[in-house]
Amino acid sequence: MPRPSRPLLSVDLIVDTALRAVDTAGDFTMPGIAAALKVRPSSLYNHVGGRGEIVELLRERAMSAVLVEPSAEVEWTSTVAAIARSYRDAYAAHPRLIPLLTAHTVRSHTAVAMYESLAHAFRRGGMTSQQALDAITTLDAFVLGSALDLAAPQEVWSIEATTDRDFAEVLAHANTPDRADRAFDAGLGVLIAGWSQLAAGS
Amino acid sequence: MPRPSRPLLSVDLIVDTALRAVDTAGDFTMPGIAAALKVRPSSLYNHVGGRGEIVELLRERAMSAVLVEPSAEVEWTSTVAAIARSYRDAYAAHPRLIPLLTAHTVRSHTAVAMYESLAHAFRRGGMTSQQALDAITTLDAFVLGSALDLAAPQEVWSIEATTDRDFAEVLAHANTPDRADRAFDAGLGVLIAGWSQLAAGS
DNA sequence: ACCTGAACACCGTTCAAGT
DNA sequence: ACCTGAACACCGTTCAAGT
Repeated sequence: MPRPSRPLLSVDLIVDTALRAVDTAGDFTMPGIAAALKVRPSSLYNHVGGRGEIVELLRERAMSAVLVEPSAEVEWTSTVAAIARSYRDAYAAHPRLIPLLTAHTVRSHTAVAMYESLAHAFRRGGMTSQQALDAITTLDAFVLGSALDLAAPQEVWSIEATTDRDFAEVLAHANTPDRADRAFDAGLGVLIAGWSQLAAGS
Repeated sequence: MPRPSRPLLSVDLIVDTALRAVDTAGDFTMPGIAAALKVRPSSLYNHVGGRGEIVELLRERAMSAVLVEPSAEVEWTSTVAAIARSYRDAYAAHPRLIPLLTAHTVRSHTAVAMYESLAHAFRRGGMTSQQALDAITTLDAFVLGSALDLAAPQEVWSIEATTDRDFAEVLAHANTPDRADRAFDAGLGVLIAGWSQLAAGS
């Protein structure tokens, strides 16, 4: 049955299906998407350029959840914190997607808007433009690294792995379900404290 | 010519070849390694369990370059900074390897030694064991995220991408060759300043 | 113990053929 | 415009056969 009166596929449908596969299985394949949509693999190429394009669409899909409010009213550190959390939550919603995205850099409209907003906040805090660039880069690395942590298996560290007393005591805190969330909040707090100090002292 | 008197292959040889392929092409394949070693793909399976095992061996190879000196003499912040730089440099030596490693977590001997050393340093600085865990997790995320930045293409940001004046000014600093290095040093400095404050205030 | 050769299931992608 | 079916080059892996 070639060419039905109403199209069976759409870009959104394909991306939906790919994202569902990534969330449940950690990866997606063209035949897999086709099967889920009851279609032949070659049909997909009428709507997307190929596997790489689907990955980019998945990246945009994830990034589109980032909220970038240009609230100039509040303290600049609050703006930075809010963006960082939203950015991180967008990734956290699809942890298994992240390893697929690490080959390329972010380039979406949302990403640009986010960086602009961060630039404003850091400049408002008194940073030089060089310092603001470094801060944005650091925040980006921290968020991406933290998100990758979410994709890691549950029990990251077993206490038996070490004979070191200090480290064993540290590890006692490591296997709680909110480990990654706690660590992210703590790390963000440290960064913002450091940036405040930097901005104030320059 | 089956079974030569002296083996043609070894685990080290296979890992060497895989790493060279990753460094030059960004990825490796079993047939590719086999061809480079003038051997049939199936021969590789006499020495390694499969592709996944080679990835793990590559991870160990990269991590083994991390220097973890247990210098209890110097300031704890110096210890942390030294480990972080060494950890990051180990990744930076093979930037294209990093995307291949992000699917799993670190689990090598060197990694454990490194985490132990960090645990000591943070505890020595006066952190609680919970704070030390959070600090280690943050450092890990920051280093991994920064390393991924190295794998990104050269011109990450073009100024034409934005109409925002603040962001454009910030981007003016973005396309220097040492961008990633500068940003890493700056970020590490901010983290250590924040941790010092945290440790002192508790 | 270690390499070969044939085989398998799977992948991404192309393209002529159909309506 | 959009789906099918056949085809291609490629991948990772297994395994009996050889020495």
